[in-house]
Amino acid sequence: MDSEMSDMDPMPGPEASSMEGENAQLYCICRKPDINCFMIGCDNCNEWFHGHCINITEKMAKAIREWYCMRCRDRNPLLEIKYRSKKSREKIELDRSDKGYSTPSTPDYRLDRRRGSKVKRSVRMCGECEPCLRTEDCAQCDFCMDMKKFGGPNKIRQKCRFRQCEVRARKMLRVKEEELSLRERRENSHHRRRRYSDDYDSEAELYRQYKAAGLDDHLAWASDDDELPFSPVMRKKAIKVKHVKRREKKFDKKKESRRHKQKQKHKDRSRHGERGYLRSSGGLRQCLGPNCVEAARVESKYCSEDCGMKLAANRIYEILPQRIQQWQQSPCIAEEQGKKQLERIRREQHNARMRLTEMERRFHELEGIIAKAKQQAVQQDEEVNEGDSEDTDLQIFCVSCSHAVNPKVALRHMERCYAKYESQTSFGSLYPTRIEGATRLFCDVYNPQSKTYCKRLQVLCPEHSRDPKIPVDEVCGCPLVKNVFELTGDYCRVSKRKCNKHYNWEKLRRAEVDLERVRVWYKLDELFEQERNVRTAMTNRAGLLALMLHQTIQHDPVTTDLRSNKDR
DNA sequence: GCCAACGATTTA
DNA sequence: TAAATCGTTGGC
Repeated sequence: MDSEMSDMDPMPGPEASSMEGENAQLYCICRKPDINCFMIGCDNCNEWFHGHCINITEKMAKAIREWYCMRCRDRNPLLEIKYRSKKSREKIELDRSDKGYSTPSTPDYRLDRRRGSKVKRSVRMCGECEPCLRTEDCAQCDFCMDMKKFGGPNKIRQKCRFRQCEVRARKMLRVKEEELSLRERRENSHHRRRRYSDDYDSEAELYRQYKAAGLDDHLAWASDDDELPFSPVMRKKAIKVKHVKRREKKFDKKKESRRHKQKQKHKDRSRHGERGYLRSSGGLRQCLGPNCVEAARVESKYCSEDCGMKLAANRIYEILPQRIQQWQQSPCIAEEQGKKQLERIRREQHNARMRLTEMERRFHELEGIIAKAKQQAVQQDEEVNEGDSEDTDLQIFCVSCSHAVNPKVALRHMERCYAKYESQTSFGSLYPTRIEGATRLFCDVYNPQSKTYCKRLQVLCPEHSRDPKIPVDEVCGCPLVKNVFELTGDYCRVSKRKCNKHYNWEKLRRAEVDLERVRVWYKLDELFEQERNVRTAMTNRAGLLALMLHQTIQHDPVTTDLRSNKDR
């Protein structure tokens, strides 16, 4: 074992090799930086040794639980190499004696974890530095955010940046040294000299700054112009400082343009540079309300609803006038179509109103005719003779009850039959009819059981209005016509009770007029609805919301605007 | 040379 | 067997 030690004298303590860069670590008794071979670490001084330098194979190391280098064992005789079991120890002893070695040794770094050591070691972990000793992920860095346990996609698959070994992890995986030193400087300015991993929160904060400064494009906020400790420019500068001696002249245009692109990117994203700084400098974010210096509430950008409303109002004042101007300057096809529709609707409304007036006139005219007809005297003889001359053997069937009836009384029978069945059903709505200026249109009798208003025409409602009892001397009075439509000026003067030709003629005429009035009212209602829709559409088109949310951009000024088409 | 992505390997 | 993480690769 002395032979081992003889070479180890210049050893412990990390040294830098000039061969592989200034920071390359030297190991083992041979003081070489090579780590691409089997190595074993001392559980006391944590120095690493090449297996071939101290004659320990990987196989032998598997049986060792704790291993100490010769130097440590010399200094502290209490340190003793411990093995997993007697058998394996014997085996190792045998192996070693076969090869002429006197002392067993060597835990593989891979075995380190298996044998329960608290300090992990590997090619990428020295097991000594702060990051190696760290057991918890920061949950803030990009590597953590990538992890499934933090809800990430598991694409990067790298260890937390704050757990990347200071010595052996690849530099690109660590938190940048420059940033750490900058952070220290920052802490010094606050008279709070603490070691970089003294507390977990400060690391999280550090990383937030690190990200906010642009290392993570997705969350970049800070402006390039801000002199933040980790702004993208500073970061680039920091990286360059390391190589500046060697490559100052090599600085090519490509990198310059790349840097420029990044700068532009950040400028676009960080109009509120100061706010970004505030945001990145701590867990609290500043309220975005105008002139507000309070901290924003959790899960909100504002300290209060008031601030949010103020900002929204400011936006409206800023954007709306411009949009209104734009709107007024550009023609709008939909607007013109809307105007045309409105014109058409107005025309139709006018026509409907004219028709309604006409029907009202006819309504009163009819009432006048009926009143005049009632004044006629009954002519007894003619009526009897006319009735007797008809064929009494003919029979027709009632459309309601299917009974065979004499044609003379068929109209009367069917009318009564229909009234009987019709009055057994109701035809109502929850609301009474409210038509201004309309007289005697709907029945509108309230039914307390069904809580509805009857919607039959009043003149045709057998349910709520019974035909009045006809006096014996009442004349039929139906106006007589020739060629179907031409009024003769005469009236049927047969007794009303006996006239089968004009049974209930007043009722039918009234119903005819009322039905037409109802149709016109429906038409007017439909036109009102159409007008309302068109007006709503036109109002919304140039409304606050539409103007704020939509904007037509003419990307190509050369192309003719479709709206200026000749057809218009 | 940096970095994202991903296969491969180790570990719990 | 899933999670952790290391090494390699290809694009930029």
